[in-house]
Amino acid sequence: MAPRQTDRVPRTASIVPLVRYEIERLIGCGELVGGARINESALALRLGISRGPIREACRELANTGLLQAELNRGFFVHEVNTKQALDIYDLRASLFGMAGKLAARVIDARQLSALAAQVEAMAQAIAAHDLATYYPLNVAFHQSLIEAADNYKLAQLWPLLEAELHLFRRRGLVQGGSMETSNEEHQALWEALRAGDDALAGRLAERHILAGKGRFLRSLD
Amino acid sequence: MAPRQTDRVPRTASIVPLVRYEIERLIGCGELVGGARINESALALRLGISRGPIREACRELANTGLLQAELNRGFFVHEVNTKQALDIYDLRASLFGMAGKLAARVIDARQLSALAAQVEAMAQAIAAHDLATYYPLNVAFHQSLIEAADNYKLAQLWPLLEAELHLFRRRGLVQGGSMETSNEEHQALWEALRAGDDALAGRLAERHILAGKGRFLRSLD
DNA sequence: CGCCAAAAAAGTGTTGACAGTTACATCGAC
DNA sequence: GTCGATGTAACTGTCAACACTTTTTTGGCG
Repeated sequence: MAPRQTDRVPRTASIVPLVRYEIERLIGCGELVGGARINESALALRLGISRGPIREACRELANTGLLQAELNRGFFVHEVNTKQALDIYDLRASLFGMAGKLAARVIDARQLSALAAQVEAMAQAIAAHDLATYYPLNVAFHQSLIEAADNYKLAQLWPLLEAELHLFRRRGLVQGGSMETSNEEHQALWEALRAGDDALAGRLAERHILAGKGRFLRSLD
Repeated sequence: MAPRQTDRVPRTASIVPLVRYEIERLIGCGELVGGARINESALALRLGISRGPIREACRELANTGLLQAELNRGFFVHEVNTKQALDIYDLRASLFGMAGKLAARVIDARQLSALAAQVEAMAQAIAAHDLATYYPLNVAFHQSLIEAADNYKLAQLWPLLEAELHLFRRRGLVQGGSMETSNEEHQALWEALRAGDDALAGRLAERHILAGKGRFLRSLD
């Protein structure tokens, strides 16, 4: 069961990113839930490595907000409460609005058609009621717009916010009914981008996330 | 010269944050400049500790953007080029605008008077042409407004952006002449906050940072 | 049976050492 | 003198072990 790597490969890659990815996966798939402690020794044994790289990976994850460090007690999966989730929504709204505004000024034809393809793919997923396909497409669309804004720090922070919010969302926050509305917003945003209307694109992008926040709020009841 | 700590204290604190702070200090005071490599062994010897905690601190700093990791070559002080500095200014403008908007809705009397005191202290520093006093007050004022916005993630990210921008600013970017203008903007922002005018406060806050970006741009010539 | 103290177990924080890689210096050929 | 190869030193990536702390278990007492 434990995939030990006994063979010592020449050092072409560090194992720290692998550990980091593994912990993110464990959180993503629900094997590690909010509040759970990371057992360094057990994880090291399971991955067939020592504790050093695990601790380094945990430090990174603690810094991004996925884990929290407690002295002499180790690293715990960060529990995101409702207030914090709403905080992150607000932040994402502000950043996505900024991305929309900036992207409208500098986006090129290739990026525009890539976005259009993603909107179209989402429309097909909606028609097929295929949420499993829709969800990653939705994430990718947002990511593409962020990258189109050509702000390195924004592109660096966005995925971290997504990951932390993911800790809360866990399951089924994207209701079936909201997908159509959401993709209509994508379409409108795309048209503002194509028109180069930065003020409109910024407004639409921000509202799009705030609409998501609204859906999130209603889903809490 | 090297402040070795030979006495073994009971474990009431981890040394990782201390190392992190030390590296930040070395960068801040210019002993480590952009592009420089962190010599783990030398730093360990100098601080009287082993390399483990140093590596963990570096991982954190790499994640915040102050350092960059290169396989088999270690950690390097991130060199922030002009484009990236401008990116960070844009991001700060967006976030500070958001902070102004949110703070105007929820700020209380105590926080308002604290901000007023900071504006007043800055005015005195300006009158005395005391840049060494003005600069930290300015940073603290921004920090206070961020905290008044009551968004935990925003409060978490803001100092990281400040630190990374600091890598570029290094010395003397706040020209003497701009302090008055800047503090007038603080004053106007404060009045919008007191009036509870969230839209105005948001606009003024964003413009304040963008004005800083403008001064930064002009100082490059 | 419940409760508290002491002992044992589990787990983190840190260290020093080893293996592999990169950077530097030395030496010879042209 | 310059260029390239070779050997050496310096340094990173990882590991295994130790010291200390926290948690759990055990055992005794009321």
